[in-house]
Amino acid sequence: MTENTQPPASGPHAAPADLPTQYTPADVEGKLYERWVERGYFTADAESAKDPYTIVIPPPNVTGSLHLGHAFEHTLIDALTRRKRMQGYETLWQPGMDHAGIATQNVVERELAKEGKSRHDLGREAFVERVWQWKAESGGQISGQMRRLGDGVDWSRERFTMDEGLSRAVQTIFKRLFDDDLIYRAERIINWCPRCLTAISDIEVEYQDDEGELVSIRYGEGDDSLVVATTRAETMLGDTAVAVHPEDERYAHLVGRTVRLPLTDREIPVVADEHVDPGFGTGAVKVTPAHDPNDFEIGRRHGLPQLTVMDERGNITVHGPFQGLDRFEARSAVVAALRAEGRIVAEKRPYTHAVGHCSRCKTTVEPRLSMQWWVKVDPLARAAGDAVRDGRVAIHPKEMSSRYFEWVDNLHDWCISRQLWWGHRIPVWYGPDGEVVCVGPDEEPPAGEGWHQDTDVLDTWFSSGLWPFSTLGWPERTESVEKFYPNSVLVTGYDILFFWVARMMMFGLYAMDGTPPFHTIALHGMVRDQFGKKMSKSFGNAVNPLDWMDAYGSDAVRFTLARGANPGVDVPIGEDWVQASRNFANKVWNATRFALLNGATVEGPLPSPEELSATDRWILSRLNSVVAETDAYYDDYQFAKLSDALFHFAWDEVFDWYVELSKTTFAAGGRPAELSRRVLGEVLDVTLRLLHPVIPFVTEELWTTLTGGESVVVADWPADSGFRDAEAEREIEAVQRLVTEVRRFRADQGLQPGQRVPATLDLTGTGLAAHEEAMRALLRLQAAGDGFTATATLPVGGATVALDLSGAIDVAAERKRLTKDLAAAEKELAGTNAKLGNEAFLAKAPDQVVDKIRARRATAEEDIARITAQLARLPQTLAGPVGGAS
RNA sequence: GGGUGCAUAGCUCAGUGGUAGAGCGCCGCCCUUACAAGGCGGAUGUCGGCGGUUCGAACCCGUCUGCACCCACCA
Repeated sequence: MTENTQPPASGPHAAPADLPTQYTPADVEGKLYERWVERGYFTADAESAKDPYTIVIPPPNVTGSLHLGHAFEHTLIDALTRRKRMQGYETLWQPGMDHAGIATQNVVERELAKEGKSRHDLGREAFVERVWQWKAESGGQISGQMRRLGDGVDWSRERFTMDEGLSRAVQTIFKRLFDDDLIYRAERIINWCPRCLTAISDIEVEYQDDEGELVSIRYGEGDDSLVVATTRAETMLGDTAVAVHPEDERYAHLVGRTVRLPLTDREIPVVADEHVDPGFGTGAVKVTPAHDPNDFEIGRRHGLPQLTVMDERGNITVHGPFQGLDRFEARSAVVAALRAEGRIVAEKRPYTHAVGHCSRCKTTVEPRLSMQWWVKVDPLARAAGDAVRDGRVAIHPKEMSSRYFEWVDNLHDWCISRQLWWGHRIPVWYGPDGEVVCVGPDEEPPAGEGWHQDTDVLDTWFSSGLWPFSTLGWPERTESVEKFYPNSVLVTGYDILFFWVARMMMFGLYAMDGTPPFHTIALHGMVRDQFGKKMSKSFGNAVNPLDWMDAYGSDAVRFTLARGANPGVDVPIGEDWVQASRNFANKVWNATRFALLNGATVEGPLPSPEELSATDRWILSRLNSVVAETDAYYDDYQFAKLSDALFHFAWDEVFDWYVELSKTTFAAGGRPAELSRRVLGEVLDVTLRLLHPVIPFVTEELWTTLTGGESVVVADWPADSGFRDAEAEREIEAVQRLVTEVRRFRADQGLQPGQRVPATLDLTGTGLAAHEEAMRALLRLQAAGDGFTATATLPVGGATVALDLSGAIDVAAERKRLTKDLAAAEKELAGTNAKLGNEAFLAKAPDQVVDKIRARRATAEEDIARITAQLARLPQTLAGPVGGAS
């Protein structure tokens, strides 16, 4: 007998008895992963004749480590690619990382700050060198986590968005866009982060409701005054006009004249502009062209001066009492000064309004007039929208398409320059006489006195937008580009639909002659805690996936994540659920252990159905159904459904019913046992292969042991043989119903599960005679007795199976239960009768439905007859209870 | 301000017109020789409220309430 103390099995064809009774993930995971990598299973060959299947990793930030959300995403991608690999595709699961410009720079700057230094102390070159150093130190963390998770990526192709090849891609696309007039430089209002000291794009701004103070200020004097309202009083220092609506009669007399701007000696014009809503507030708006995007536009329309009153850190620069104050200090100071002058007409506090914050550091964004580089997105975004509209790219789940369209159809030009040091430097050189030259990747930058390169770098998403092809070697026409572009599917979270997905669409279509970067966008949700709350470090509910992998194994973590993955929907996950998955992995382990102990085999051809028992035919029929079902779910990215289907098939049908029913066969030996051993081997072989993409480790360990095969990683994906046996399925369902019914009866009677009960089992006419031995074993029935007979009507040939459980009857309990069942059956009969008596129903309901109702009525009638008969017999069998009944 | 989605068992969620489901949790009995990380049995829901369509509604329509998320230049 095997004891828990046995060492774990290793390698193919381990003696079955060597398998310990519990699965220990740590014993196999690392070993197996290294074996897979060494054997090159994950290496994608661009010269292969096989059809390609490609998924690129959504590149994690090089600064970070993987959180549960990554583990989730990787599980899905890994499952998809593992299945395709088994299906015979040349599969590329492309790994890599993103340089994450602003995020990484911030991290390294924080490191420097600990040493009391700023990046300026190092200078640009040394700072960038320092970031590379940081990357070298922390980048390995992510790949380590990916290995633990089992990600079947092609490590030989690992890329980083700052790699030389990828820099060439960036320069190439920049040059093309520049030459096509799709990149331009312009001075505009941009979102400026006064802490990061860089421009950020619209989507890097997060709006939150902040409490502010809305003050109303009187500009001008007497009859010629008007009142404007603002939450940013300090910007009034930069006002260069007041705007009113052209048809607003209240202010008609002022348009074209000027009013004096309080706290200054400036007179500013009153202009009429359609943008102003006369119904809002006083209908008069202060105009600060250099510090507000709307005002900027108004200023442009009216030729107003743009007066910048703040520096890059948000400090007031205009001479006077406010000079040097930061914007928030200035705000109070300005209000105080205005109040002193009697200019404050009204205050509303608190006043809640949406305020933009830097998505990286949460600092309040300051709109700022600034010279930046822009991508003219109009033609690109239209193409990106059309590719989805005309079906060349499918978004899954399709409800998410509306979000995508909402964005690509209303896109503003994209500000791509960042005042950072870490990133792809803008490949533009400026000459001494104002020349502007965009330098392509193979071109020499202009040399000579007075030439210098633009100091800005590109938005991170500029390079990650090229990821589906830059990783393959583009702009060279490499074999990999030919083979693996377009990618097959993009698997990513809905949260970066705009940041990343839309950019890849725009760049892919533009760079690759109208070929979209992927055929399908499969969007998943966000991982949440067990109560559906967002995971965050500050809230304290964030989980390090490594902790759970250590405790329960990678398979358990993966299975839990896959099981929660309904398309586009957030995934709650708790430790309890990981335990449940661990239990499942252990169950798979033990079921295989049972099979090996009983000589299950995959040798030789599968016996033909004519030779097989109904039990064997049933499980093979079910197996093939599940293969088909799994395929359908995979093709629809229904990870939760496929995991659940496999879970229930494996545990309930194979590991419980089939294994239990087989025990009798194995015990009896002979030809039937031989056949069943082959069937059990087949069922486990296929089930392990079906499970492998989701739980790769335990399935590999077991499959190689069971089959002696090289590796399930490169085994064939199961195919539906088409074998179905409805008759056998009905027969086994009947057995299950009977067994369940009698078990329930036993439990109700207080009989202990292990207690052998004298009983007769009359299966005459049921067609279930072949299962008598198995049922006796499952039901712990002994030789015949006499006395009370409990019966259950089976849907097989309408015959009755009679069970004799003499001496084991608690009459009161049984009467109570039978009475309850009778009431239920009578209710069912009444319900079905009502329905079948309803002419409208009969006229309109489909035949299938009517037949179903008829069948239900028939069953109810049979139940009533049976229960009535049982109740009638009950009082005569007043034998005392035996075994635990009270 | 606009948009989208969600409200189903104690918790987290499946279920797109025909007898209400899963996992976890809960109750009871069992170490039945693959597995106690297990086995068997059981309880639990006016499917958010109100109307409507339909022979029939968790599901379709309207409406109300409560959440969530996304987008947005009303000072």
